[in-house]
Formats: sequence, C-alpha cells, structure tokens
Amino acid sequence: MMVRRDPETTRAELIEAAFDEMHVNGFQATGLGQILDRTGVTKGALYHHFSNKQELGLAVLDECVRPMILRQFEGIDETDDPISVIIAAMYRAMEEHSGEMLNRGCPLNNLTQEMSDVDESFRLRIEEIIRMWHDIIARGIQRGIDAGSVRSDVDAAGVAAFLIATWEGMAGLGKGTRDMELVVRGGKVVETFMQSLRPADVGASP
Amino acid sequence: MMVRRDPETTRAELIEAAFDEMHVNGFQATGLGQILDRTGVTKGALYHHFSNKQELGLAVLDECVRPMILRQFEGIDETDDPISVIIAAMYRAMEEHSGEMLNRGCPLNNLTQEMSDVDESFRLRIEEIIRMWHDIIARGIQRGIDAGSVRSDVDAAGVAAFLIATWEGMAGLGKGTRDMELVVRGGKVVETFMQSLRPADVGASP
DNA sequence: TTACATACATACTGGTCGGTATGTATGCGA
DNA sequence: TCGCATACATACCGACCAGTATGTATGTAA
Repeated sequence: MMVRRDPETTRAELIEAAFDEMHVNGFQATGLGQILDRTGVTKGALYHHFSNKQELGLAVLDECVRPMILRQFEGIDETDDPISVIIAAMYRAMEEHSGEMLNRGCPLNNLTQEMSDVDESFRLRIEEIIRMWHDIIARGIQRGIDAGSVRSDVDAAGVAAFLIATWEGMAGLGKGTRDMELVVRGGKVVETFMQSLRPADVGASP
Repeated sequence: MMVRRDPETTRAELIEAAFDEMHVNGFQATGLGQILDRTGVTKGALYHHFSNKQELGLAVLDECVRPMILRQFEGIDETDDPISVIIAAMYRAMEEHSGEMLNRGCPLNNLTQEMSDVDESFRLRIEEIIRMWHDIIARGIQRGIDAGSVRSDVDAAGVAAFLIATWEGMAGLGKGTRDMELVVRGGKVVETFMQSLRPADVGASP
C-alpha cells in the first residue's frame, strides 16, 4: 500500500480536476468518483482535504474561477484607455477560449445558472466574484473618463454591468449555437458600441 | 384504486410541473419524484406519456420554453420601429419577471448552460430556439432599416446576436447578484445603445 | 525511539433515482 | 357484451453516490 504524501500537490490536483469536471458537467452532476478516477486520489484523501463536496466546489470557485475571471482584465488598472483594453480582452478571450467556450461555456456563468438558487454559499461567492469584476471595469472606465478617453456622460457602473452581462451572454450564445461566427458578429457590435463611448473627435483632422 | 383518465390534462400538468422544477433545480437535479409529488400523477402514468426523463425535458423545451421566449418579441413582426418594440420588451421583461428572474434566471439560459454540452438533443432544441429568436429580431431590425427607422449601416444579424447575448447575460447577472438595480442600470446602457442605432435626426427641429 | 498529528487508503452504508415489470381500471368499436 | 387499446397504478430493482468508519503509513518534534 503506497502512500503519496504530497498534500499540496494532492489538493491542487483535486481542485483542478474538480474544476474541469464541473466545467463540463456542472457541480451537482459531477460525481466524486469522476474526480477520484482522474486524479488517482482516494476518497479518504479527498475527505482529508475537504470536509464535503460543497467545500470542494467552493474552493474551485475561490481558487480557480475567480482568478481566471479577474486575470482577463489585467492591465485595465494601469491604463488611461480602458476601452482599448476591454476590446482587446474581448477578442483575446474569443480566440483563446473559442473551442473551449463553444462547448463548455464560461465556468462562472455555468455555475451562476446552476447553483445560485440552489445553494446560497455558492451564490455568495459568485456574487463576490461578479462584484470584483464589476468594480475593476467600473474603475477602469472612470479612470478613462478622468483621463478624457471616455465621454464624461458615461455611467461607468452601468457600462460595467452591461459588459459583464454581454460577456457572459456571448459565452452562452456560443455554447448554445456552437456558432463562432454569430459570436464574432455580436462581438463586433459590442466593439462598435464601446468605441462610441469615446468623446467626439475634438481636434480630428480630415 | 381510482384512475384519473384524463390524458391531456395529465400530460399538461406533468409538463408544467417539470418546467417549474427544472427552472429552479435544473434538469439533471430535478427528480421525477418531485414532479410526481407536485402533480399527484403516478410513475406509471408519467412513463405512459413519456418514454423517459429526457423526453419529458425535451417536451418542456418545445412546449414551454420556446413559446415563452418567442412571445416576448410579439409585435416586432408588424412594426416599422423595431427599436421601440425591443426596448419596450426589455423593460416589460424586467418588470414582469423581476422577482422570478432574480432567483431562477431565464429558463432557456439555465438549460443552455446546463445541458448544451451534456446532451446533444437538448442542445439542438436550444439552438433551434435561439435561431428562431435571432431571426425574429434580425428580420425586425431589417424592416426598420428598410423603413428608415434604423441606420442603414447597421448589421441586423449582429445586433440580433448582441441582443440575445445581452438579454440572457442580464438574466444571469440578476440571478448571480440578486441586484435589480444593477440590472436596470445595465439595461439603461442597452437602451442608450439601441437608440443610437436610429438615423441621425435629419429634420430635427430645435 | 517514541509519541503524535498529518496524510493518506479501503471497505462499507444508507439513501436516492431512473427505469421496469406487472397488474388493473376505463372507454370504445365491432 | 366482448375484445382490446389506452390510461393509468403499484411494487420493485440495480446503479450510483455522498459520506463515514476504520485502519495504516509517514514525517516531525521531544
């Protein structure tokens, strides 16, 4: 009977596998067996690191989903031109995750739909992630307003809410239709809109 | 042993209860027991009307979700001003479903996230509904373009994709945060954008 | 080297769930 | 009124699943 004895790796592998299975099947439909089979970890080890399935799911939210979401908007804190950063992030997300997104959707969106009304502790983590996401965008837009790269009559918080909704909605649209062209076409409309938030060219040359 | 003997009602009650439970718990997490308890129908009766759980779920998609989605955009076929119709539909949806949406989300969106990558026959029905929805909107916008109420450089299909994504995303945002104010604020941004698709005032009077 | 907490491993359990097998009541056409 | 398809009702089954009980290695500190 060989024992692994590498707690950090064991825990990390469990979370990674759990994230992956949850991304495909959802939380409730994911059996612990699937996670154990994938990792080779035993049930005893799993229950040593997590007191129950829910805790494992919450750890996935905290340690996988949240950083993944927030990482997408890296750089928006340090720019005076948030619109360009946002548009770039959108196209980057479409490219990087195109195949994955079309099949599995956005992990946060999936969990929101599945768990928000089922388990309040899930919903609270989800809400926290969305609020952090929202604040990052809203602060970025506000800095753009202050710097003059965004029109001053723009409601930063409203645009942030709009962007999150559209972002998640696009992922859902891709997942439902598997039609990347449709997503890109919708994305172009979003880009057009974002560009329209810039101030009218003051000193535009002909 | 009393027998009900009212097949159409029995079937309708099953579908309605299934829709409701699926709306809250999702398809996979909804047990047949919950549906049977709610309706008082027995398992034998259920399996007389539906050959398995999947068929019941597909019937819910066809007979509940699809008409519910398409009904929201009634009237867009017969107007020359689709933008007004869309904005009105958006605010109407926010009012009518506000409480329901905040807790349960949009049924189509929920099922998209949960089932698209799990069961292909679900995904096909979902895709069909989205395509019908998309076509209704795109045709409406196109008629607006022809009638002059929408700018001629607008990509009708793109705007339709954008609208569906945003619509579903808003529902998800509400479900995740339970913050109707955030949803309304995002909705105002959508309205602003939709209004911006109108032609520049040609003969606007002061 | 011993004591003890940590980090696993194995075997088992109670409950739930989708599905089935089988029996029975009801209406209707011949 | 007889035959038969329809529309149920009841009882049961095997699979799976979260969780637990219990045992066993392993590092570490005294």
